[in-house]
Amino acid sequence: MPALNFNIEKKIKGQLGRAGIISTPHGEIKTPAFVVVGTKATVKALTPEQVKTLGAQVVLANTYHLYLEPGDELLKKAGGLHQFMNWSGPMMTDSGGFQVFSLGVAYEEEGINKFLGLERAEENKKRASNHEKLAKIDEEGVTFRSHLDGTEQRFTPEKSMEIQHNLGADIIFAFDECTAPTAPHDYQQEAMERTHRWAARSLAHHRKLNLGAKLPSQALFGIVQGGRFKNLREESARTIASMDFDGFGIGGSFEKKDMDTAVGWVNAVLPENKPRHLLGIGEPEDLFGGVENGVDTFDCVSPTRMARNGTIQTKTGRINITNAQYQNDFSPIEPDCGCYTCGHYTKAYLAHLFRAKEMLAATLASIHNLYFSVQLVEHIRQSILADQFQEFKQSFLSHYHS
RNA sequence: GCGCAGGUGGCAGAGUGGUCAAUUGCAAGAGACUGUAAAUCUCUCGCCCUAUGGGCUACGUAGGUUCAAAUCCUACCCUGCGCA
Repeated sequence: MPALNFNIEKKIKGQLGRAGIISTPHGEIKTPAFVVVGTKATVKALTPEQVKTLGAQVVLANTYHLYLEPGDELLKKAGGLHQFMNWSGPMMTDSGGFQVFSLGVAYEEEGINKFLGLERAEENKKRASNHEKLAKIDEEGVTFRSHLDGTEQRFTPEKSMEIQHNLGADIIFAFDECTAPTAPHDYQQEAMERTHRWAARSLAHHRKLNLGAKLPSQALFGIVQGGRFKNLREESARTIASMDFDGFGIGGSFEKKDMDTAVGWVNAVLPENKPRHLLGIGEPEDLFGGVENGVDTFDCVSPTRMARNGTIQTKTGRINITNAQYQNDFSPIEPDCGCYTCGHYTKAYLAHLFRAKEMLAATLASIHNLYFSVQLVEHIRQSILADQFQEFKQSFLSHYHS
């Protein structure tokens, strides 16, 4: 019995994009879909009921964070992630590979982030100076220090699989290495090849663990790397595709403007009949680019993080709700928005909550921003089903950037 | 009325002869955030200008000492506490 089924309902004519349905032991995911991030077994500031009500189908949690706190053994005892956090729908867990990057190279060199960008580089440089590199990579795995208490820890592909099996998400990811966007071709290749070997080990260990496991079994996605190089991306896609994964993750770092193309290179190679997840993306423009280039699911912290920091999405672009002009604005963020926040509260109220540093600010803003992203991808799905993807894309983006 | 302490930028509060347009915190203004070390971080914050520099006005008020004062002296005004 397969751990997961994927049926394609409709394709975008002449492009890689498609609409479909992923079936998991905890329910269906209608794709394309925006996956809500709940790193530490909670979508920050929201209850699972709120997450569900705003339309989210899937939640993604993180292996690294949950391993450190409260520990995967405890989660196993609790009956798994679903039961522990009271989320009955489909779940994913990331493998912890990204933390190798964000705790390691991303802080070891100047201004490294998931994306290239001078401004960000400058900012990160300042932050980096206050931190020490916390992770070291070798062929077998990664040695790192806990950001919580400084204790030395070690992850290997096998360890990541064991933790993810204890967590019990429906879709889990192979242990990978995410490289810095500034890394040279040679290093990208080295890291990619290591990721491939780790992928094989992840898969082998996953099968071994599944043998002894009770149903329902978990689906494992292999992760494609290769940085921003076409030859590496294609090679990585071929290699990962040749292994018997249930689906794929596309990882790594990109130049913002080149992300769509890089994703296209990969998805042109990956088999059509398995789902593809674009890790850590994205913002509205990126969602269109990803779908168009064959991505089925996305996860991104941006809606919730921005919400907590007072930046709110609207159809005509982002606004900062703490700006002086909103203090006396007694209209909702968007009058035609269907979210709970817009249905009951004004911008003036949100502005007040943020200024007063009230917790409800984070909740109401997160509800709106997540609703915005989840519904945007849902609209993209509907537009594919209705053969109107390009029309919707152009219409949405022209308003968004106006 | 006498004694003591004190009056500093929107607020709190440093500074006690030059390196002070004045530390710091808060408030305020703006920006960033893409597999969450993020309810975080960055920048601005007296006025004006031909603006990595220059000018002006400022530390209760008015005088004074000094090359130089938020810092020292005198008077006055105000605030708090104590004593009458």
